[in-house]
This record gives sequence, structure tokens and C-alpha cells, in this order.
Amino acid sequence: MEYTFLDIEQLQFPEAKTILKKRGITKLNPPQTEAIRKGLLDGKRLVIASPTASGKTLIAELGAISHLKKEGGKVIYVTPLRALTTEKYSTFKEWEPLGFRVGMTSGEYDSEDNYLKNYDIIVTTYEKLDSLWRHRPGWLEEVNYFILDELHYLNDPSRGPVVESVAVRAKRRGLLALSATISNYQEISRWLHAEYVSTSWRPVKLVEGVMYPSGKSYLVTFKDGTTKRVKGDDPIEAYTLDSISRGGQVLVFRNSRRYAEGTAKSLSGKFKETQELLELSKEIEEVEDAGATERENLSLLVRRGVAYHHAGLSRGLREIIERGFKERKIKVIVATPTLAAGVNLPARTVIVGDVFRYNRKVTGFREEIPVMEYKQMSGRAGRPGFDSEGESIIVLRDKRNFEKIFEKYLTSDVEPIESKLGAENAFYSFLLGTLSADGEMTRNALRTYVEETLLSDEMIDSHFDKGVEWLKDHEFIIEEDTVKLTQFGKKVADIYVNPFTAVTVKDSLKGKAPSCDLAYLHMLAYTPDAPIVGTSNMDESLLYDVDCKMFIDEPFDELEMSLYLSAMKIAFIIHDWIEEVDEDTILSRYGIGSGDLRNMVESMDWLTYSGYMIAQVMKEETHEESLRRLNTRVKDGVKEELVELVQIPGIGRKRARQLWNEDIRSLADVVMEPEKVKRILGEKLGERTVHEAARILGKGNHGEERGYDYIP
DNA sequence: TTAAGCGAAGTATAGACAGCATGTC
DNA sequence: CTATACTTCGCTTAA
Repeated sequence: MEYTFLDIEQLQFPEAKTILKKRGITKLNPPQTEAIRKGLLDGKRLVIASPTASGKTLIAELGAISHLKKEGGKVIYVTPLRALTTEKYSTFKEWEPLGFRVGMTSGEYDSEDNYLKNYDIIVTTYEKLDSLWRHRPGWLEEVNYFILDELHYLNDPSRGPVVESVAVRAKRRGLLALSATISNYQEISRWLHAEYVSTSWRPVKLVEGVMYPSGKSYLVTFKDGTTKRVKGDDPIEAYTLDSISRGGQVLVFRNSRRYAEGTAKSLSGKFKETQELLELSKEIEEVEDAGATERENLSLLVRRGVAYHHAGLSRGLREIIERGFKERKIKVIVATPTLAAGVNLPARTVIVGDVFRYNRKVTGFREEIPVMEYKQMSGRAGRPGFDSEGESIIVLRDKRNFEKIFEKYLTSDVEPIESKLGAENAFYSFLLGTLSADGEMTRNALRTYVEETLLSDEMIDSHFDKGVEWLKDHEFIIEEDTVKLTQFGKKVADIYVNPFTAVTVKDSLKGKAPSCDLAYLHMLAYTPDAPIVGTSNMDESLLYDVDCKMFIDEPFDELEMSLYLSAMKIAFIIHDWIEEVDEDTILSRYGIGSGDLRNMVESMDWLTYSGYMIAQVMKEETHEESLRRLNTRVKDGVKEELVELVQIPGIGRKRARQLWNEDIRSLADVVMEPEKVKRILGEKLGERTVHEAARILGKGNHGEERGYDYIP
């Protein structure tokens, strides 16, 4: 295939040239060139399907800027991950010298000054945009160009439905969709009323192979049929050492945390400590947001140039490891799929340690990972500017499936993108969201809306009326001439919980006596919006110590029981957390990492708030009060008496407790006794604390001015 | 009698998004 | 819809 590179001197876009030159770009790569040829700069609606790291972001930048210049209005850039939102936000910031203002919003972070109506380009996540639409801020009407990044997430069973519902709305206006390589890009672009660009061009050549044990060594068969032998005890170790001896860096993917840690540990035995690495490992030992055990484990590995990486790690630890790898100090990272999506972290060699995965929803069931997921991993191979080629090796434990695996991952098309809106909870949520965003409408109009999704006609036939009736039965909507949301339905749409979560909460609380904190936490952790955790290392005797009435009865079904236990484990953890149990104690008691704790706290913070709002709309006042109080404690992990003190920036559960124990018990106490506060917290921190406390007291009720201007 | 050795049987398995403010002149 | 690594269990054998 012949590839064309457009010289930027030929670009009819003077402002862009300056910015591109500053980045050292003189030529546009083939997908970029092709996008421009298909009318990117003339506002044509496009779907770009091309491999990881093939320069799609630049296509988005050019599309956004030329759109703003010609049409005005606003541009929204949507990503599936908060980390990507942050990354793209900084990329777009580089265009601010041209006079465009760039803002960002996600559940985690909002741009400040004057909120979003004053920005030209807004970077956000799919969920946040979906939620914004339900609230109908006036400025959203001004958005006339949507950039949908990582559109292939549409295929993800849990997150895909939101991507699809955002796409349905976005396709009525200007649109640019970016996706990894997909097989049915023609169908997708037809659905989005767009032209397509599909290439397999990569900035660095990729060599792919499959490896299996053969005699006393391992045989790698590459895609072009050539072979290579490597020696060693373990196949992953053997290939890793081979690559490093050739000057490479290696990214190993494994399908469980335990394997990732185990492989990292055994690899570390092969390397020596260096001065540079000792500094990095020292940084790890001193990182603030991680538990003692995990810091110690990781620092022992990092001083030998090896690290593991998974979602149990705290953010701080993950950042140090990623940086250490980018700076080429760390030679090998052994990771779970966290690193396959998300922020770009390329390596010369990618080793795919397992091509199967366990399905939590079907106990004991292993399945081969989708080709798409393999491509996400292998796409990390080869660093532009450093490696002349990248290599990606699949490891098999025996020869049996070699031909099948070789054929599936190396020579076949990726799976087509298909609608995942057919699942009950996704579909009902979609109907609810539509009624919230577009207001009441006839049943027929609602159906017309559903017909704009990727769902097949047969699916719509079998799901639509059932869905409407379900929402009616559970009091989310009422239907007269039109279908419209009840107060309860609107509230559920606004707080953005799944309708099944709302039903669980409603059925649990309605007319029931109040119960203990643990019971509320367990009920919320049992909803589909809560994470699912493994319960293997949980001390089940804890279950028998519970002396208050649970809202949820113990189920009989095996799968339900594992969800029940998962909820129980989360409830115990969060209960310890709000009873101020020491963090390291929690981590070792439940066998979790600091990243896990952070995730659970984040989820339960949101869910306790949601429970509080649902109780409020149900007018269940006792439950409402219990949940409100619970919510104030979950975010910061404190008993109720410390809630006031942890409002102060820089004061968390530990410092607040220190102050309390010395009789500093309120914001007023902090301001009245500055000397004592400085003695307890130290000069510098004490000063800041007093200052912040005074600011909070002074601020009173009038907060910053920001807000939506509602469509009447 | 106890410890060690060994094979059979049992056990567990990735990740990460969402609210909060929100009528006034 | 079934692989792997690791742990635990239970038996046999050696000291």
C-alpha cells in the first residue's frame, strides 16, 4: 500500500502551521493526510479508524480548530478515561495562543473560572457528557462539533452503552469519531452519517510473534513465518532478557494481579541495583498515598529495574513507575490490562503473557480475550523516535493452540463493533436518560429515538415496550398522552445512577425501620453501580458478628451469593474507614491495595450521596438523615465529630484526629488558638491551616458564582 | 513418633465512569 | 465452559 505524507506548507491553514512547527512537525502522516483529503478542514463528518499512536489526536486538533474558526460555537472532546481527559486537555491548551479557551470537566475535576459556558473547547468523559445532557445547561446548545475519542469503547459491555447514547446525540451535529482499527468501520460511519478514513499505518513497524515451548527452549514464530529460539526457565523471562540484552525495554501483560507481581518478582532476580534506581526506589518508599507493605514490595523490585503495575496501586506509585519507565530507568513493567488502555506508555517489546481471562460473571469460566484487546496491548510496542521497530510476542504454555491463536490474533480482523445497549440495565437507563435530556414525549417519539441507536430492529421490537412498562411499574415514568418522568425518575436520571440501583434502594428503604451504618453500606454496595471485589481472603466469621438487621437478605443462588459477599466486604471496609481504623490495618486486614481502597471510597461516596437523594425524594426522612450523615463521613473517612475539621484543605482524617485529641474541635477553635494548632501540626502547615479555617468561616453561605443557565 | 516428601485435590482469577453548585434582576 | 499456579490436604516413607 502506498502512503502519502502531506507537507504542512501545503496546508491552507496558516495558524496551524505555527503551532505544528513549534512541535517540530513538518509533514502530516498518512491518516492525517487522508483525513484532510476527505474534508476534515471543511467540517466533513468523519470516522477515523487507525492503530494506537497513529496520530489521531492531531487530526482532532486540526478538526476542532478549523471548525471553531469557520463556524464558531463550541467543541466538545469526549474520552472514556479521566486520565485521557487530562492528557487531551493539556494538548488542546497549546492552541490557546490562537485565542481559544480550553476547559475540562469530569466527575473528578472541573475547570474553574465561570464554569463551562466561557470555554470554546471542553474536554470531558462520556459519562460526564451524558450526565450534562440530562441537566440541560444552556451552553450545551452552542456545541456544534463533537469529537468522540476511542469510539471502540462502544463495544465494552459495561461502558459501551454510554458511548452509544452520547454518539446518538452527537451525530445530529458536527462530529469526528476516532477509533482503534475496527472491522466494520463502514457500518459505523454509515450509522454516524459520516465518511471514513481507515488505515493500518503505524509510525513504527510492528513485528508480531507467538511463542511456545519446544524441547528445552522456546520457539517464537513471527507473522512472516520466520522463527527464533530463546532459552530460559520461563518463557516470559527468556524473551524479556533477550529483548533487554538487545537494548530494549519490555512491557509484560498478565491477566491477574498475582501473576503480575509474581512475574515481576522473579524477573527482578536477574538484574542488579544501580545508583539511579536506588533514588527511584527511595521515592517509592516515601510516597504518601500508599500503604507500607506495597511501598516496600515495590521498592525492592524497582531498585533492580523491574516493577509491577495494576489498579490496586495508589496513584502516586503508578505515576512514579510510569515516569521511571519513560525515563528508561525501569527496564520492565509487568502489568494487568490497566496499562493497555489509557495513557501512552510505549516500549520496544510487548509480551502478552496470557490470551485468556476469567469472567467474574460466570464462575470458573475462562475466555479468550478479544482481538481488539490484543491490539491495544501490541499497539504499545515500538517507541517513535527510539525504536526502528516494535515487537509483540504472545506466550503460550504449550503448542496445542498455536495455530488457532496465531491465526486469531495475528492474521484475523478485529471483532466488529456492536451495540451493547440491549442489556436490561443499559437499555432502561438509556430510556430514562433520553426522557430527562429531551423532556416528555409520546411513546412513538421515544421509540423513534431508540431507532437512532445501533440496536437491531429485532432487539428494539423485543425490548422497547418491555422497557417502558418496567419504568412505569417502578414509578420512574407515567404515561398519559405522553411519557414523562416522575419526580423520582427525574431525580434518578440527575444523580446518574442506574435504574436498578434506584430500585434496590427504594425497595430496601420503603417503610423499613432504620438500621446501622453497615446495613446501609451493604445495601448500596449490592447495587449494580458498586464495584465487585474478590472475597477469597475475607474472614467470613465477620459475617456472624453483624448484630444489626441487613436490608438485603442472604440469597440462595451461588452467583448472587458472591455478589452479596462482595458487597459485604466493601461494607466492612468502608465501615472500618469511617470508624477511623488505620489505613495500613485496613489494607492488610482485607488484603487490598491503597488504589482499591481509594476506588471503593470514591464509589461509596457517590452511592451514599445517591442513597441520600433517593431517600429524600421518597420522603423517608429517617433514612434520609442516616444516609446524609453517612455520606459526610465516607469521603474523608472520619467519625461524625471530625466532619467539620476535615473541610480544611490539607487536613485529612489523621491530622483532624490529632487536633481533636488536643481539644481543637471546630473551625472556630482553629482560628481562636493559632499557636496551639502550629504546635500540633508544625509551623508551616499550622499557619496554612489557620488561614484556611478563617477563609471557610468568612465565606459563610455565599459560594462562588457559577452555574448553568437553564433552558426554560 | 515425627518430619519430610510427594501427589492429589482444592482454590482463585482486570479495570474504572458517575453527584455536589443550580434563578436572579 | 475449563488453564494455570499456588496452596492445602493426606498419605507414605525415612530417620
